Amino acid sequence: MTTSSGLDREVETRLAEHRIRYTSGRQILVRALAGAEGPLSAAELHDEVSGALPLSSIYRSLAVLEEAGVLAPHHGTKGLTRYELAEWLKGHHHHLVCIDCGAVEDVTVNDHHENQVDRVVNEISSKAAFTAFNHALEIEGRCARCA
Amino acid sequence: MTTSSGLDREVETRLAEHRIRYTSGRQILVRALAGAEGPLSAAELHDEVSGALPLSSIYRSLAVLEEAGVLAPHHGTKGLTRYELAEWLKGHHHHLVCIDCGAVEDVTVNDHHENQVDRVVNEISSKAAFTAFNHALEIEGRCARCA
DNA sequence: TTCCTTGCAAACGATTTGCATTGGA
DNA sequence: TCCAATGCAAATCGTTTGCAAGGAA
Repeated sequence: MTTSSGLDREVETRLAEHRIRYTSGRQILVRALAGAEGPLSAAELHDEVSGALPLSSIYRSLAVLEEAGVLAPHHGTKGLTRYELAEWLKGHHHHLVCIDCGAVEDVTVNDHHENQVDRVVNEISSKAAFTAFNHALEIEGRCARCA
Repeated sequence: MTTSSGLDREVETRLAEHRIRYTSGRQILVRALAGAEGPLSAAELHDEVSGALPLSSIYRSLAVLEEAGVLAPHHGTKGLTRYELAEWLKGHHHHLVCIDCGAVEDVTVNDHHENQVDRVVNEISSKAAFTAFNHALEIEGRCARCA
């Protein structure tokens, strides 16, 4: 296989550690997600790649990539699960979730504000019998298109 | 109908404004959710009330109660939608989401920390073409039972 | 009486899986 | 060669809906 970008190389390495092949179908999905504004569902990816991959293969690849820690799932409206690159690949961020169309947009905040969020998360998890691995501020509202 | 608690009275009033009846089935659901640690799915509620209500009625009541602003949905693992009392009934809070079993536990933080979160939310929504209505800090990790 | 609500069963849509085939190391 | 990966079709599972019966105002 020919790695064509730093992203591909990172993903390939991670998958190799799990003895999983970075096939062309999986590359297509990873690249589609790398170019997206936010998480995409299997159906949205199917459209995005113009049906180049059958839905069942998309579902299987998404599951494998999630298992390997390459993708992270986001559960949204109407029982749709959308996927995005894991944070070690795309950086820590938060979500703007449209209550009308369900679209999710990624946002980042400056370090100062992120530190404040971290402090709140630490306080919460230290008080609860709960081991925190990650967090995201989910902001619900109406996106520009649905306004 | 005999209102048996302040909660029932508040819900009944709200539903009356929408010309919706606060039937016994709906009372059962609202009370079950009032006594829960976090959001519950239709199936979980079905179990919780020992099948006293058929699933289809539970789904219909949940939809009606959400429409009336009595319940708020939470989208979780495996495409399950869980419901909880809306924030005007139970107060603002955040979520601890178990990545293993999918259970969601509610948590609250003190005013100081909540203000910090608010500031971050305001900064984000002011910079994005997005009208924020609500937010929740979703903390992913492993709950005590799954640890 | 008049609507709202309920229950059952059938329909739906997102996701999963069995199985035979293909393809990469 | 050998096993992972794929594609198709059928199966699953959460959820929704049509329709006739029940219940409250």
